Order: sequence, then structure tokens, then C-alpha cells
Amino acid sequence: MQPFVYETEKELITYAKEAEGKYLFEIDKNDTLSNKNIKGKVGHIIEESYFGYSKNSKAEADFADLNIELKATGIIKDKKQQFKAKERLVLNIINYEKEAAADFFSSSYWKKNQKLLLFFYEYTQDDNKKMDAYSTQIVKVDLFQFPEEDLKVVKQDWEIIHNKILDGEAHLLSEGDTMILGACTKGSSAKTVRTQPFSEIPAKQRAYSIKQGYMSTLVRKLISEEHLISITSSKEIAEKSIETVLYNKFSPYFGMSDKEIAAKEDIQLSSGKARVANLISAMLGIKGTNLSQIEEFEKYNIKFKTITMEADGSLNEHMSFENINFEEYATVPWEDSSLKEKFETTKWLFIIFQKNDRGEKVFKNIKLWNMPEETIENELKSFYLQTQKVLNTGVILTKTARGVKNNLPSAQDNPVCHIRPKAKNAEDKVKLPDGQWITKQCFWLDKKVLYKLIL
DNA sequence: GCATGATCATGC
DNA sequence: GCATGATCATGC
Repeated sequence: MQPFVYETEKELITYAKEAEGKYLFEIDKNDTLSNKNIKGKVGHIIEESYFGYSKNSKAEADFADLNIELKATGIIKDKKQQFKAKERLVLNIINYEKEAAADFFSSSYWKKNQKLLLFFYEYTQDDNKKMDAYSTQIVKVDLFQFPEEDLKVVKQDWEIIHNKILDGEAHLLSEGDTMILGACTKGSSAKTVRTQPFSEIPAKQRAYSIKQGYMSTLVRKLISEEHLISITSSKEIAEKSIETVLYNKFSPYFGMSDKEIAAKEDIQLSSGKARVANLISAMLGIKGTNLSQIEEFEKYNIKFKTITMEADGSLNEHMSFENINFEEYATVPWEDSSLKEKFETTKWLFIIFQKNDRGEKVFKNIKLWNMPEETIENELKSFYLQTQKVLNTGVILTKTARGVKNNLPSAQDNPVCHIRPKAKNAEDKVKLPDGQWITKQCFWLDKKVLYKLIL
């Protein structure tokens, strides 16, 4: 089939939009669907069968005359049955040598990706948890360009990446550096490296990407037609940084107890996990709003956590996270692990309280924190690998007077994180890959790490 | 007195 | 029923 040349943007979009609602099998002319091993199958089928050109990795956009790049991107439903982006949108690979000489508007990112023709498809799985390509449907087609305000943030992100290359620090690039435009690793393994112009140190191969959180806000606006509540503007974030914006919103409440904040904002102080969430939305001036409705929290993947300091400034407890999926830890390589992904991509908003001498919790400070790349590559990685090793050689469970202990990484083994129980009680168990049953365990972030952050 | 195994309470 | 934020509690 000869590729059809689209004279105008409108002509292209009109045709592209006709794909909305179609299933992949309706489009697939070359029976690509039955081929098990094509990565990026959806994009492949759309390019070849729907538009009739072969896949390429040119530096110019797919529809070069119109400067439009075609991208297929998955959406999935979260726990609340709400659509979100399945993953970040990966763009072109960064050639550190070439990119060094560019400015934003002559960069490989801008040249290729300033206009994106997005095909959103719903990602579904079969019984074996593999992608079910036959029931994959194209839900929405949209021509996307960053709105002017977000583009300011994107430009800053690009400058941050660019400056690291110029400083000979391409090997230190990390997802946490930027807000919307990321430099995500791309390659079959961590061993996929490239040269960089101002340092001898090989740098991991990375590609520009639009972060998952940003893609999710796009999905929620375009597809779910949700109205997200914004607490600031991209302009303000570009001028001040999100941490400063948040600090300015919260700082008037520093020194007040949780009860005083609730009284001032006239909200009920619940006793459970909604307690701090309710305080946060009230302090942000949008009381009653679920935090998942806040645009910036979704866009920049901000998750809050509470830290409670004792009156003397010490911390009694490590910080618990979600339960550990031992099956995943045992089988998924570190590079593909959800643990790595989680700490690379989440900005943690720590809401810091300190107990006073009456035992009341006084709001003290906030801190926006990404786990540093070197912590991820060192302590977090060794924690994961150690856990994996123990799981695959067999967990040793020993009955003691205090309960059942195990040889998974403890607080002694790693200064950053460890594994400890979190369950209804000791009998609330899960099956280990070796067939034994263990009290449910979760990931804990060490209070030594937290302590350094709140000083 | 602290590390670490255990468990409560809530909300979806 | 279960995941998760929060905290308890005791043997070493």
C-alpha cells in the first residue's frame, strides 16, 4: 500500500479520528496481531495498516510535512475504575553528543515531538496477564501540543537535562530532576550505555518522555472528561517551583495543632487515614476535595506521607509503604521492578508534625522529596537484590519468643529500607515463592533517611 | 531503650 | 475482605 500524503493537518486528523472506537483486529491488515513478539504492536499496526507506512526511527516526525509525530499510548483503569495512563510516553532517544550543541527549539525533542498525534488505546490483559491484543480498542485520538503554560515547565525541564549533559553529568540524569519532560532509561538493560561529550563516564541510554502523571491528567481530561482542580498555575510553577508554591500555601499553618487547623478551616477531624488528607485539602483552600482530584498532585505524581516527630525531635517509627508482592520481587529483574519505578517517579510530600508536651500534633513543616538517584542505584537496588536472593534460595522462618522471624533484609542490613510485618495479625499470611507461608510484610523506609530530611 | 515482630483502625 | 496508615509492645 502506498502511503497517502496528507496535505493538511485537518485532513490527517479527520482520517485519524475515524479510528476512534475501532478494535485493533479491525485495523490490522498484515496479521501483526498474531505475532507474539512485537514490542509496540499497537503503534506498529496503526502505522503500517492504518496509515500505510513502515516503521522508522527517523529524526524527523512521522508525518514530516506536517511536523506531526504519531504515538500510540495505553490507558488502564485504576482501583477506582478510573482511567489513567498505563505508563509514561517515551519519545526519542537522546544523543548526548548532538543534543549538547542544541538549544530548546533546535533540540531533537522539539524537532520531532512538538505536535503529537496520540492514539489512546485501552490496555487489557488475558487470563495469563499478557496483553490481550484482540480486545484492544482505540478509545481516543487527539492532536496534542503542550499548552503554552505547560511548555514553560517543559522548557525548564529540557534545560535541566541539557545542563547536566553540558556539565559532563549525563550519567547522573534522573527522572526526579524534572517535572513533565523526563529523561527515562531506555534499553534492554542497565548496560545499554552511550558516550557523552564532556565526560569519559558512559551514561545510561535515555529517551525523552512525557511523565506518566502528566499523561494521566491528559487521559482524565480528554477521555473521562473530568474536571480537575488546580491549586496553582503552570506559570507560577515555572517561576517559583512546586515546592515553593506548596510551602507558601502551608506555611501559614505551621505551629498550629491539627485540631486548631480543623477549627480554623471549619472541618471535621476524622480519626482515620482521611485525617491528614482532609487537613491538606483544607489548607490548600479546597476543603472537601479528594486529593486525587488535584491536578498538580496527579500531573507531578505527588503523594503525601505523614511524619510525626516526638517532642524532643526524634522519630519513633520508620515509614511503612505497601505490602510486598513476593512473587514480583522473586521474578522481576531490578531494572523492571515496580519498586525502582516507584521511587524514580514519585515526589513525596512529607507533612511533618511534632508532638508537643500535651501530646498534640503540631504542624511543623513540609518537605517535597524524591529519592536521590544514587540512593536508588545503591541502597534500594541492593535491598531489592538481597530480597530477591533470599526469596530464591529459600526464606528461613524461625520461631522465637517474640513471634516468627525471617532472614529478609532487616533494618540492620540496609540503612535506607527494610522489610517488616504489616498484617491484621501474625496469622494473616501470604504464600512465598518457595511455598512457605509468611505473615504479610511491607516495605519500610528507614527513619534515618527521614531524620536527615526534616533537620 | 531499641529493634523488630505484631496489631489496630479505617476506608474502599 | 483486604490494603494501608499508624502505632504498640516486649525480649534482648
